[in-house]
Amino acid sequence: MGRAPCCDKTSVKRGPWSPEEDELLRSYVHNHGTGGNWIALPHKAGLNRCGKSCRLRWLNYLRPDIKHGGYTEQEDRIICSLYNSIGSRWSIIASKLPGRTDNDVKNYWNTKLKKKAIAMHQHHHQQQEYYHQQQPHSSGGGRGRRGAAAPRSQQCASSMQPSPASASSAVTTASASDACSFGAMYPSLPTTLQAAAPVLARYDGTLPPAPQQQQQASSLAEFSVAPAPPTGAISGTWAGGLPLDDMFLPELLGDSEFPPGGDFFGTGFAPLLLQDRAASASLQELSACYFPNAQAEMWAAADHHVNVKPPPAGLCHSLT
DNA sequence: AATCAGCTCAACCGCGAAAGG
DNA sequence: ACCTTTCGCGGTTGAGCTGAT
Repeated sequence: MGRAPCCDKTSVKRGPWSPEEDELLRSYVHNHGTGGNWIALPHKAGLNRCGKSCRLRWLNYLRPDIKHGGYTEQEDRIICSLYNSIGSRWSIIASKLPGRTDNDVKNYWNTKLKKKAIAMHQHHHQQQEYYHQQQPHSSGGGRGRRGAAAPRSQQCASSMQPSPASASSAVTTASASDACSFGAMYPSLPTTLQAAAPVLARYDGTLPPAPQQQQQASSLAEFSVAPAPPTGAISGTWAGGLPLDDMFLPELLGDSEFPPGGDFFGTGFAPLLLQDRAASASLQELSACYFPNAQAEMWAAADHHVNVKPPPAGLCHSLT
C-alpha cells in the first residue's frame, strides 16, 4: 500500500491552469498569504485544485519576480559549477539564481545545458585524439597527474552516447553520464582523480590524514599544481591540463595555465567557466560547505556507474 | 497538406523530511 | 517514542509546438 493521496484526485481539476484560476490564486495569496497551509488554501481561495498543485503553480509561475528563459552565460556557469559540485540539487542551485525556480533550472539543464555538455565532450575527444597524434610520447609526465593508463573520459564516452531507450525523449534522468559530461569539460579529470584518490579518501575521512595534508583546504590544493602545456603544443589543441579543482579552487590556478583563444577553449563551457574566477571561488566555497565530500562521491559514483547522490547537507546551514 | 519526430516546459507523482500533537 | 499531516524536493510525464519530410 502506498501513501494516502493528499487530495481526492477525482474531484479536483487537473491539467493546465486557466487565467481565471491564476487570478484567483494570485489575489488570494496577495491578500492573505499562503497561511502556511497549502492543503487548505484552495478551498479558502475558491479553487477546485489540489493544494500541491496550487503551491507548484504559485512557486513556479505566479510568484512575483519569476524569470522565464533568457539564461545568461553567468547563470549557465553557476548552474554548471553547482551541478558539478552537488549534483541535481535543483532547489539549492535555483536558490543561487534570483528569479529562477528549481523546476525551471531543471528543465533548462535537461533540455539545453546537458546537450551542450555532450557536444563539448565529443568535441574534446576529437581534440584529444589529435593532440595524442601530435604528442605520441607524452604520457607519464606532470607528477603522475596525467600518466594513468585508462583515461576515464574514454570510459565515459560510451555512457555519454544517447541510448536507444532514451533517444526517444529529450528528458533523461541525471546519472553518472552527467558527471562524465563534466569530465569532458575538464579533460584531465579522469587521470587526475586516479592520482588524487588517496588524498580524496583522506579528505573524505576514509583514510587518516597524511602529515602534509592535515588541513582540508590544502589536501585538494595540491592537485591545482598542473603541469604547463606541452612545449610546442599547437594553439587550441592542448586539452590535458585542466585540473581537478578548476571549479573548486580556481583561485589557486595561474592564469598562464590555460592557453586562451584556442579552438577548444573558444567553444562550449570552458570560456564560461574560466572567465569569472571570483564567482567560481565563491561557488567553490558554497559547494564545499554544503557537501564537503561531494566530489569524491561523485567520482566514486561515476566509477560504479550509479546515480550521483551527494551526502546530506551537514555544514553551513546559515547559507540556506 | 499531412504526417512524423524531436523538443520544450508546465504539471504531476511519490518519496523523505520536518513539524506538530 | 510514535503517529499523522504537511511541505519540499527530484524525477517523470505528456500536451502542445515546431521543423523536417
